[in-house]
Amino acid sequence: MARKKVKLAFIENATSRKATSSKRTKGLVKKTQELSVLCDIDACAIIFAKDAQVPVVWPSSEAEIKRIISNYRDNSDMYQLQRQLDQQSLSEVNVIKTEEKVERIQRKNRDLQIENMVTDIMTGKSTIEQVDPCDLSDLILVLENRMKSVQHRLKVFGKNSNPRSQGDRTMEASTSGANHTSQ
Amino acid sequence: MARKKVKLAFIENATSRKATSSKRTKGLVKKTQELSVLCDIDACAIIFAKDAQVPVVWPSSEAEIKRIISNYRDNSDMYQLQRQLDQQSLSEVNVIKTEEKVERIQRKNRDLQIENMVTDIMTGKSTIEQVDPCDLSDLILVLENRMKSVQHRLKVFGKNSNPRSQGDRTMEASTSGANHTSQ
DNA sequence: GTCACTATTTATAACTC
DNA sequence: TGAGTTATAAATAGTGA
Repeated sequence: MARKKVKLAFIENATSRKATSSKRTKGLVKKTQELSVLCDIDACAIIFAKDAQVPVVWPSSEAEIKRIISNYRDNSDMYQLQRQLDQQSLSEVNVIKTEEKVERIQRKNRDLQIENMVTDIMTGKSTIEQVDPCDLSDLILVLENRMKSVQHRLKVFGKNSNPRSQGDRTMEASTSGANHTSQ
Repeated sequence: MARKKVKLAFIENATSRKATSSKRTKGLVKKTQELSVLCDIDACAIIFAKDAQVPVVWPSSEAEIKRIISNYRDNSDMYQLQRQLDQQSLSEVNVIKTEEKVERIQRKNRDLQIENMVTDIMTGKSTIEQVDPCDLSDLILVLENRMKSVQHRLKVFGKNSNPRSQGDRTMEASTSGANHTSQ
């Protein structure tokens, strides 16, 4: 933005590209920070230069950025729904189609919810006791199927792996137990 | 940045805060876009105004932003290590302490890796056959413990829940099965 | 709330060391 | 490389319709 108007296209010259990248990255981070402070907004920037070892991120606190990202991820489906609805009404498609779409998306959301609960329980993040009673029967159904499948896979794998049948890769499974926390 | 220099602090006046937020959000997105185009850099911005229904994000493509975020998340541990090492060398702490720290972090990373594998297997995202042979014995150890714990919790819960013992909330578990995909 | 307007502040491209 | 300088482009705070 100075000395000359720059047109919005990849800067071929590596030197000036580097300079621009460095200056603008700094500027972008500053702007992100300012917006966040001035308006008390959750904002994050992730800038991932191809040759850099480390992405420039803001906020610099790992915890804070994870909170913002997971916030984004958790609600992403909802926003997708909202966006699709907006598009629907803009293009004035009839109401029935919209309702069908909502139903489909809600169904998908429901499945994802159960999916997440199952994951949380199977990984110990939450216990069955914490689950809303309404979700219990669905949950236990999925959970039991999941358990069966894992048990089956464990059993099958136990049979196959005894005579070392892992293709052509060298196996060190039997000796790696000793140093399993110090690799 | 105009008419008057603004100081970097929360804008108390709601009206002007809204105006600033809207203008600067637009600006920030534009800058993110420009940096990305000019220097061919992966950059993303997530701006999450508290009263907004939808976060402003760039790039607008869901797939693209997920790629950048997961890129960040996947390598986040490594960067943390790197950053801590940088700090170490800056503050000129002795080499032994640094090595100890690296070892601790590697140990932690190893545990997290196994943890992730277990989650993937228990949720069906990957199969035991896909796991690197070196990781197998550690993995199976953790996996079996996890299975036992879930089985135990399922059993205990089965006993407790038969006579409806979920506190004072109304339970509809037994009837919710019929509509479990259309909530 | 949202568009223009515009006086200023800020960001930064080109340059130098 | 990186840090500083400067002229100019861009962003935007305050304002009014």
